[in-house]
Amino acid sequence: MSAVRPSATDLAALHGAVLDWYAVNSRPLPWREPSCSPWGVLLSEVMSQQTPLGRVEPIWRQWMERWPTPAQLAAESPGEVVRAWGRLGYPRRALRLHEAAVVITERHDGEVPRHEADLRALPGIGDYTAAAVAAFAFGDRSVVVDTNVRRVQARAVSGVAQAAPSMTRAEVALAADLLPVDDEDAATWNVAVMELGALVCTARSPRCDDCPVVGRCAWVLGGRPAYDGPPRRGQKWHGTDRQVRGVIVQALRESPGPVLREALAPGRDEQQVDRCLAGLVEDGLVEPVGDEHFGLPGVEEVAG
DNA sequence: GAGACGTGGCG
DNA sequence: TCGCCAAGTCT
Repeated sequence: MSAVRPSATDLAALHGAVLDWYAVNSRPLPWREPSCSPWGVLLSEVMSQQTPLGRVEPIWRQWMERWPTPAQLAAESPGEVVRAWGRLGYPRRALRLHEAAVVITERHDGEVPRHEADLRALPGIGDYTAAAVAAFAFGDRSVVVDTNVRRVQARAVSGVAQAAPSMTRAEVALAADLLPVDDEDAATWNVAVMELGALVCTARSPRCDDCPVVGRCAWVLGGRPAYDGPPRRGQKWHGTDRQVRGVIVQALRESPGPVLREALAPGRDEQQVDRCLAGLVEDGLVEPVGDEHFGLPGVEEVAG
C-alpha cells in the first residue's frame, strides 16, 4: 500500500464531510447512548466481532438486563453464559467475556479498565476491541481499525476496491494519520468511519451515490478499478468440525442439563464427534459428566 | 502467518 | 443456489 497522505486541507474537508454525515445518518444503537456504561460498550464490541449488529442487539439487551456489571457476570457459571450467548456464533467469545469479567472483578475493582494496554490484556480483547472500548467508552484518541475502516481507507485514500486479506502496518499508520487531532472529534471520527463502511461503503455493492466523500474518493476518481490482490481464503463449512461443534453446543444449550453422548450429534461420524468433543472440552466449552454424558461447564443439573 | 473458529442473510 | 461476508482473536 502506497504511503498516500492527504494534505492538511484535504484532511479537514474529509473530516468535516464524514462527521457531518455521521451526525445525520448514525444508527441509534443502545450502546451509543451517553448513559451506556463502559461494561455495556465492552460487551457490544465483543459481541459484534464478526457478527452483524442486528443479531447482536437483542442479546446485548438481555445480557445488560441480567448482568449489568462485570461482577455479576463473573459470579455466573460459564455454562449459563454460553447458553445465554445463544446463536451469535464463536461461543468461545462468551467464555472469554466471562474470564474477562473475573479479571476485571478481581484485579480492577470491578471497573472496566480505561487504558488501552489494560484492556488489551483482557482475554478475548485484541487490538481492535481494546482501541474501540478506549475510544467509545472513555473518549480516548485511539486508532480504531476494523474491517469497515480498512475498506473505506482502501477505497477513499488508496484507490483500490478492497483491502488485503489481512491487516498491514501501513493500514494502521494511515488510520493514525487520518485521525483528527481533537480528542472528541477523534472519538466520533472512529465510529463515523466504521458507520460509513457499514451503511454506504459496503463490501458488496457500495452506495456511492449516498457517500459524503464520493467527490474525493481515490477509487471512484480512478474509475473504480477491480480488486487485483491475493484472494481471500474461503471458509469451508459443510461437514467440517466447525459445523459439528456448532451442533453439539447448540444441543447442550437447548438442554437444561448434561446430554448423553449419542444424543449430541445424531447421525454424525462418531470419530468426528469424539474429536470435536475433545476439542470443546479442551476449550472449556463442554464438560464431561460421568461416563457418557456431557454438559455446559458448571451446569450440573440432570435433565428429566 | 496461515488456519481454526459459528451463524445466518443477502446478491 | 451458494459463495461471500459480518465492529476479530488466538495459536
